[in-house]
Amino acid sequence: MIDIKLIRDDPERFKKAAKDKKIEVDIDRLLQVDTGLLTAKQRLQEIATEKNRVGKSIPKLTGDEKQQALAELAKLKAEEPPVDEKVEQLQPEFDFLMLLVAQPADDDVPLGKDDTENVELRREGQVRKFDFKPKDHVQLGADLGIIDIERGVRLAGTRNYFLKGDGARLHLAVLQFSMDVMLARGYTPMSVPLLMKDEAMQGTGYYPGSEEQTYRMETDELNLAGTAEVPLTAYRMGEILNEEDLPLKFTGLSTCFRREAGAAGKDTYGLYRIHQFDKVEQVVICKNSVEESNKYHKEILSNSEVVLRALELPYRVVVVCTGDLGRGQAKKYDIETWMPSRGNYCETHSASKFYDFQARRMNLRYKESATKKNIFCHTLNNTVVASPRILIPILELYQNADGSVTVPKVLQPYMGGQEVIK
RNA sequence: GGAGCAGUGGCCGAGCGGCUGAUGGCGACGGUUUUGAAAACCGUUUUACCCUUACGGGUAACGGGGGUUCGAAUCCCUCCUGCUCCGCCA
Repeated sequence: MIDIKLIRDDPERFKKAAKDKKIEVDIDRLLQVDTGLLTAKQRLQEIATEKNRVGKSIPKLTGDEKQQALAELAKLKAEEPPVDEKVEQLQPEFDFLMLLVAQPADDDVPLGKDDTENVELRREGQVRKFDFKPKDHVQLGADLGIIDIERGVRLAGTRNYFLKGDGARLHLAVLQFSMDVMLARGYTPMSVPLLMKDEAMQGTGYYPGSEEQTYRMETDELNLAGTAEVPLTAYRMGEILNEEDLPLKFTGLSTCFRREAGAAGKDTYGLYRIHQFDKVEQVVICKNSVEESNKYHKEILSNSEVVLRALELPYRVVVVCTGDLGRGQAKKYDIETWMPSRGNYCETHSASKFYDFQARRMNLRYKESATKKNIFCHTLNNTVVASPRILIPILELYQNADGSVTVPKVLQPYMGGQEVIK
């Protein structure tokens, strides 16, 4: 959410932000509603002031004076309904429009229409050249008996799968390893609820907008989170934190559920785009300062790079262009890891910086020691690792000519010292 | 799932129709005193929005929403949350 005062002061900035991000929002209408609402509320306030003044005198009055005061009160009361009605009509529209206003992208974010115009920052690691014909992860998974997509689909529908044996172990190993990396870096591990109320979805910015991507438990009015970002960021929703307690750094492992509506026919092959996966996520909640936000944006990006380097996977970092940014994101780095079967670097991580966009939506503040004022926090998040997507590059890049797969060195301790899957 | 009880400021806890944004205690902060600290004493201590250059003023909020009333923390309805007992089950 954006401070309405900023929108009043510079509407053009927010029209441009929406246009750059390809987001629909009627700023003119918002300001119109805002003015109407303000006028009505001021009138209501004047009436209330009068009512309070007259009402307070009632117990002291008797006879005619009292009757007169009561009559005056009745008159004031009669003025309220039309104004009230206006507020009741405009307030919901105002609230809804406010949820649609986009956070302007940072000035250094490249202008672009979609993910094809994201800008590569740098490449890390060497892309492996094979001296034999490599298999893709689906083939490897089937041949080694560690991935069973066929039965996953049979039992749960398209985009579902089973991992079994060493496949399941490798999956757990990479998650556990990533969690341990984050622990070593001072992040607090969290196990989180995944059925979230609408408020949490709205607070993090997923609602309104991503309802179609979300599995919803209609009987209970709860939503299956698509990422632990939701519970981790909303953890202290509505609270006023102590400045000394910031930054809050969380890491959480959770299953992630995504409907992938509108992606029909896209990335249907293999384990790339699936309805359910597990992910270690990182969230930082820090003070309201651009410098702090930028500092932690770099930090969460580098945390994930530590994981990828440890896994010895080649990747590149891209700056996401305006057209591919979400409503609340001021800037986003994606990490794309090399996937031989796709012949490309593909998104495995996404590091987002929100400033106070999410904090405003969920009323998450801290008390600034110096001024005693309550100030909205800044929030950021990034993937630490998402599996089984990360198993695609791991399996494909670590495969051997004989069809076996070497276990990455850092994961071997998590698999009881096992060095190879065969 | 059934029955009962309860939700007040950072915390504890009064109030049960107007003089209560709310007594008191604790905590926190500032001051006096002290070589320093403690203690004691004095003072301050919610939030949102609106008006105002400022000083300041106004409105709203006692779990959420609605109602009764000239007026509600206080009465009524409803929802939510917590606790206790019973049932059921990991």
